[in-house]
Amino acid sequence: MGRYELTGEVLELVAQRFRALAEPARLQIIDALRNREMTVTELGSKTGLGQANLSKHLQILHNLGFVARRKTGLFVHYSLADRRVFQLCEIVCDRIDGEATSRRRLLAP
Amino acid sequence: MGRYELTGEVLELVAQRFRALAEPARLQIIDALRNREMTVTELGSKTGLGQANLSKHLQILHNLGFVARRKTGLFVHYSLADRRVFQLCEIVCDRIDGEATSRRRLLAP
DNA sequence: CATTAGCATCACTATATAGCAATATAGTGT
DNA sequence: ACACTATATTGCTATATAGTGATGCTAATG
Repeated sequence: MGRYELTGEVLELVAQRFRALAEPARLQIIDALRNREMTVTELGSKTGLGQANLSKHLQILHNLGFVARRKTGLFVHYSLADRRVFQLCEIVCDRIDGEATSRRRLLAP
Repeated sequence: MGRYELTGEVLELVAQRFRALAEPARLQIIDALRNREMTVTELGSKTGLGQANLSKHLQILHNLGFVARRKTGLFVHYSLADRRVFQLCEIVCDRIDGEATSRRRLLAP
């Protein structure tokens, strides 16, 4: 949008990216990778997600370029490939924050 | 994220917002409202969405505070309630653009 | 009051996907 | 070659939701 044209194909691509972030489990993974890369096992114990489930989420995030993988021996280390996700989350959190604030104003003006 | 804590509840709220944008039809609606408010019928002919379907999408966008409604007689006019959506879309489009560019570089270095 | 127009809602079907258990694959050490 | 470990993949079930047609609701009009 803005300088971009929103043809049907682009709409689908954009929606796909948002869909990747539309899942608490994946947001949790992204947050876990905020400060350092982690192996799948580490992510598992940090997020509490099952191994197969976690692996699928990581595939999705990887296919869309949100995370990068680095394999060393048996381990696969995942890291953030694009820190702009945090910009996205910030904007959304600001919105939620703002809504909560104005709701509070309604209740206790 | 960032200055926000990502408890389970917040994760769900954030994911909910992204989910609202994870649908081409709703992105199309938001894009249609970029320059001016529109009635449901106008949105229908602009987007090609069925009336019932369109109405449901508008409820979702309205419940989450993305659009505002204004009723005059028989008509309900919808407008954007928060133009920060475009910031979100811009960031995502930039990402897609960047991926396309680097893919091209790989094929024809 | 009856009719019509614009929108919302309901009931339903079809599709997508999160989560889980089981199995497969690949690297490591014995 | 064998056993073990870390991930990936597959097959499945359960749930969510996009789309559609029918129906409901409300406001304008005759």
